[in-house]
Amino acid sequence: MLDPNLIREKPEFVKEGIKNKGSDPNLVDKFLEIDKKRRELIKEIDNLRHTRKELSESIGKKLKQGENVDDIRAEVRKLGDKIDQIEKELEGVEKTYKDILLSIPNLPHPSVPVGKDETENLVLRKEGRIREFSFTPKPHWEIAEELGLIDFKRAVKISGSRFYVLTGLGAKLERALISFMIDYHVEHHGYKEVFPPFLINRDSMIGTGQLPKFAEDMYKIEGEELYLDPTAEVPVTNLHRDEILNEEDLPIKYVAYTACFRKEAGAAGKDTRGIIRVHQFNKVEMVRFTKPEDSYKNLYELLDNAEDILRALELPYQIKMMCTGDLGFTAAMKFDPEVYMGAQEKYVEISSVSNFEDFQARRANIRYKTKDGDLKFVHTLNGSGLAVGRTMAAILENYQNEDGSITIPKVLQKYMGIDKITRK
RNA sequence: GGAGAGAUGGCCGAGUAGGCUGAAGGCACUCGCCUGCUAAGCGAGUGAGGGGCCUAAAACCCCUCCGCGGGUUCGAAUCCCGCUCUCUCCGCCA
Repeated sequence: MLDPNLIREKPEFVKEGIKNKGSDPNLVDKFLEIDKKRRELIKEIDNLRHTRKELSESIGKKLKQGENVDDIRAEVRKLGDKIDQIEKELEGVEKTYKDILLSIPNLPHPSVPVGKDETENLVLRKEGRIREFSFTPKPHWEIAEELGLIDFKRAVKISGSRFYVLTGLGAKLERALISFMIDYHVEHHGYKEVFPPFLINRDSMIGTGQLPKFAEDMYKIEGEELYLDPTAEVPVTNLHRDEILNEEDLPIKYVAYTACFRKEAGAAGKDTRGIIRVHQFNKVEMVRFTKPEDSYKNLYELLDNAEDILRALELPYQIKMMCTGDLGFTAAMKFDPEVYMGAQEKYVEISSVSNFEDFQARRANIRYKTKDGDLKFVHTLNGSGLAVGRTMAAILENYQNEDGSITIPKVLQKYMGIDKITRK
């Protein structure tokens, strides 16, 4: 949610930002119109209420003195009817006002390159060494089946397409990755570990911006106002919804593992093989609450934290900076680390690191008290560290050997208890 | 799932025969005073949201808020109805 005052005072500036994001700048005009109406009605109601209050009180006094109050009573009653009528009108206006405000995207940071879609994102840098194979490397889904790590067929039986079953050392590798990532962020980067619920209510979904606009992307529990967690960003950011934090506690840093559930509507035919695009996957997510003036410093730290995992696993990757058109609804700036898939010879998004500034904080009403006693909205940020399934896919493709075995990355060996996965 | 109790400000906690109660008291916090230091003590202050005024901020004025939503009434923290959540007991259960 944007600051309503900003829209009132700098409508052209806001329109420009919205346009660069690929949204309709007309929303600003619609907002200004309803905003004006809203304030007119509020003013009118406040005045009427004020009169009613005074008359009501005078009735009390007159009654005590034994005076007749029938006339005033009738008058106030009429006043009340009028207030009811305007209140009803205001109710409708407020709803529209809120709807528009919630559907306006966050503005891009001025330094974000303007671009229409993902084709105009910038590759900032490439890191790590891409391995040269002396044989033809196999895609991860082939290796996984050959080594008995993933069962695609049976997943279809129990759930459907875009699901997979991890088996044996595949399941263990997934668990090892989750533990390794969380431990690393806790021990080296100072995050506090959180294990939140996976079923999330509507207010929380609105707080982080998934609702009302993106309902079709999420799974909803039938007959209840509960949604399946699409990313730990939602439960973890909402940890502090409607709270006032202390300035000295900022920045607050959480790391959480959750399963993530997504409908992947509109992705038909995309990434149909393997475990790149599925309805359920595991992810370790980092979330930060910061003071406004520190949020960009925190964004770069967050990016570095995500990269640390890639470096520790010795996986080659590149960092993309998203252009305005690919920032998404909520972000002001966003970087996507992409891991290199050795067999498919392409980079695949494995993390996403964003600064939402005060956009989510306004929606979720997350504030902090400054030393001077002022209340201000915090800035919220998050970044995957990392998407677990895609990390496994990258390990399978980049660490495969000619005999069909997989070397376990050094940092995972103590979690796996072995240094290699071989064919039986 | 069944029975009962409750939901008030940052926290604790008063307040129901409806009328200056945004709300006593305490704690915490801030400022000042006092005091070898600390503790104690003394004095003052401290909710949020919205609207108006205004170039802007402060001040000031007004409205709303005692879990949420509705009703009764000239007037509701106080009365009535629905919902949500919390706690206790019972049942069930990983």
